[in-house]
Order: sequence, then structure tokens, then C-alpha cells
Amino acid sequence: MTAAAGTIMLVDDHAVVREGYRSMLQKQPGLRVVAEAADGAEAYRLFKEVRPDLVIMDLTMPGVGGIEGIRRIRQWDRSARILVFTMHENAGFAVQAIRAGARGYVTKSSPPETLLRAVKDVLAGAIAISPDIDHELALSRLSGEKAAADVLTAREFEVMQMLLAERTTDEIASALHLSPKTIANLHSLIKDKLDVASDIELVRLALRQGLLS
Amino acid sequence: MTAAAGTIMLVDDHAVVREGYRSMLQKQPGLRVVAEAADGAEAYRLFKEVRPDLVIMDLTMPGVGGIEGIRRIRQWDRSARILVFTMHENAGFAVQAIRAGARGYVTKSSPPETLLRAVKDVLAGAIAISPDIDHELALSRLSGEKAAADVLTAREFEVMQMLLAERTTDEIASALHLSPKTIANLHSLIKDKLDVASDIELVRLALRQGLLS
DNA sequence: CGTCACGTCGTGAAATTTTCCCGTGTCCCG
DNA sequence: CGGGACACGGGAAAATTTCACGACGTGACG
Repeated sequence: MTAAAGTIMLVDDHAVVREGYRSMLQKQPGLRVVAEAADGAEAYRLFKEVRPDLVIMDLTMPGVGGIEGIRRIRQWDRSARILVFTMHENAGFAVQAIRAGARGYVTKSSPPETLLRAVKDVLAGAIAISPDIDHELALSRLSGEKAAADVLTAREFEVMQMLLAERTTDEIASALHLSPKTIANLHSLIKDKLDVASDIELVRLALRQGLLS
Repeated sequence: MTAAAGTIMLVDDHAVVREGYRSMLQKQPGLRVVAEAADGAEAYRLFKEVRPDLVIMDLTMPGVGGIEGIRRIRQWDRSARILVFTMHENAGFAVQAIRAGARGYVTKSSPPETLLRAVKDVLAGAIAISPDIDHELALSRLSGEKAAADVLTAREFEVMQMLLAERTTDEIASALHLSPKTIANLHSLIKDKLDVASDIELVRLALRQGLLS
């Protein structure tokens, strides 16, 4: 469990970024990149094969994304150590990643030392959250912005997602076998619960919370 | 003008990504990374100092972004060769970058060879657009999606931006010294001109066209 | 077992917004 | 001197949003 050897798997859809990790990590004694994957599905498959001590994972990737990748790997191996390294500086993504089982979250805008530090910390069994995200998390509490996933019921959340997917009220109604009127009511209730006045604010809140492309 | 030596400046806010470029490019004979910058302002300052033969530029960066960076550099040196290398796969960004003076546009999801190929092409004086963006550009024509900047008048565009900035109809009205009624009419007209039915679609169109965060 | 809280679903009617159609004035261009 | 595009807003109909209310099922709890 605390076997902190240094084999690493990189997961990122951008080849240049993998090259960057690799170049940075190889300079560290004891660390060795033993596998690379470009999406969550490949990551899962490779993980089972090579059993790296640490996975460095991006979140937004075509096909199976990072969150789902984390979930799958952790389901197969509860002790897997996964460090998220992504450009997303919003707390929503971080919360999702940690809930899925990540042991660390570092943003790409952090200085290289922060990543290396986090790699070592997570290998040593610790949890590593980069300072800017700590700050974001604190802010998101202070700002009082409601987390959609928290304040909405399952039904409301479902409807919100369909709304955000550019479906009309009537389309959603028939897809869910509800009256269009009910959807309109839910639409209204959702905005109320999330403290937003317009659809535009709603979309942007969803964006901030990582609920959208 | 056709002096195709190989000095290169890298502009990207993520240190890892610069490390990746560098590692990839150093392997090529004749290419040499002579400068690095983390945003558009720094890029402009450094460009004047070191005069690299090629600039590889990211678009989304904190502070002065890539588009603005391209504009500044090209204003100072009309013959500057700038290659955009970004994660944005939407045609809107590409159009803006090219208009600002970029000589090439490659997405980060392209295989490494595509970037190297583009680097050589642009150094040789050619224009390089990666295939996926070509495809996107073609699609955006075919899909018939209106480019907001094209079909809207200046006033309409201005109002749209304020709408997207989460300001209410009344706020905009008083900010612009117009009647709320006029804003409402414009709001309606904008959606009409862009062929979108709801505000949600409007925001997503703006997103696709790079008009938003 | 009651009942209390809650989520879900629907209705109807009022309030508000959106949309549509209209007119005005201004500017530019042939 | 006409068009024609644009900016600006009024009025009225149409659609939507909001609000208040009721009904139903379900799970928690004394």
C-alpha cells in the first residue's frame, strides 16, 4: 500500500503535453514513465496491464473523460493513486475528481515544482491539492454560489442538463413523459434554487461548475 | 523574408506544455528554442528583443491573450511568422487568429508530426492549417451557422456582448442610455439573425465562436 | 400506525417578457 | 431626389414565467 516506487502512467490527449510531463519527470531520480494513454478507456485498460504506482490524469479528453477514467480505475483497484493535472481551475471539477477517487489535483498553470511536489506527495500516500484550487474551493464557499449537484433533486438536475443541451421545453416534456407545463415549472424552480435570474446566467454557472463542454 | 533559419519563441502559460514543445523541437536539426513567454504582453516584449524566426503561440492565456499578442507583434513587424498551437478546435478562434496575422493554426490534439510539419511550412513561408480545423471551417460553412461578428451590426453585437456578460435588460438600457424596450427588441432581433431559439443556444453559439471565456 | 416533511406532478390565473408589426429619424449611396 | 440599411422605440397580441394551490407517494420517526 505504501510501496512508493516510482512507476508512472501519463494520461492526456495532447501528445505535446505528455512529452512535457515525460521530459520533466525523467529528470527526477526514482521516477519512471512506464505507460501513456490518450483517454479514460485506454487508461483503464493499460492500468490493469502495467499497474503503475501513480497515474497522472487530464480531465477533458475526447471519448471517455478523466472523471470516468478515475472511477473505472478506482473501481478495479481501490488503492490506485491518481493525480489530476488539468487546465481547469474551477472548484467544480476538483470536487468531482476527488469524489471519483483522485488523490490530488494540480492545475497546469502551476509552476513545475508544484507538480513534482504533488507527484511525490501522492506517491507517499498523501493528498495533494494545489494552492490555487484550495483558494477556489474557499472562494466557492464564500461566494455562496450553489452547487447544482447539491441543491437540485435528481429530477431537477436531469431537466437542467437537458435544458443545457439545447432541447426545447416540449422536447424534454415528451422525452420524460411529463407535461410541458411541468418542465416550465421545473425550469423556473431550477433558476430559483440556483439563484440565477436568466438562462444566460444559468449556462455560465453550469460552465463554471464543469457541467458543460 | 524567406530567411528560414530556425530560432523559435514559445508562448504558452503552462510550463509543462512549453517543456513539451521544447523537448519535441530540440530533436529536430536546425531548430532552436531561444525564448519563452507566458502571455501576450511578455511575448511582444521578448519578440522585439530576440527577433525569433518563428513564434509558436497559444491562444488562451491569463492577461494579454494570444490574439492580442499576435496583433501587437504583427503591428511591430509585418513579416513576423506566427504559428498558433492551441487546444481550441473551433473555427471561430482560427478565423480570429488568422485575421490577426497568424500564418498557421494547429490544434494540440494533432499528432506531433503535424506540428513539426507546420513549423517547417511556416518557416518556409507557407500557410499551415491543420486538417481538423480545415474540416471545422468547412463544416461551419456547411452547417450554415451565422458568424455573429458578420451578420450583426455594431450595435447589435455590443448588446449581445452585454447580454452574454450577464447584465439584465434594464442595466444595459441605462448603460447605453436607451429604452429597455429597445434592448428587448434588439435581444429578440439578435436571436432572430443568428437563428437561435433560446438564450441557451445563444450562449453556446457564442462559446463555439470564441466570444466567451 | 399516523403524520410530517419532501419530492414530484399538475392546474389555473396573473404578471411579465417576447415577439411582431408599425412609425420615426438619420445617414449614405447611386 | 428616392431607395435602403440602421437605430430607436411604441402598441398589442402571444408566449412564457411566476406564483399559489392541491394531490399523490414515500420514507423517517415517535
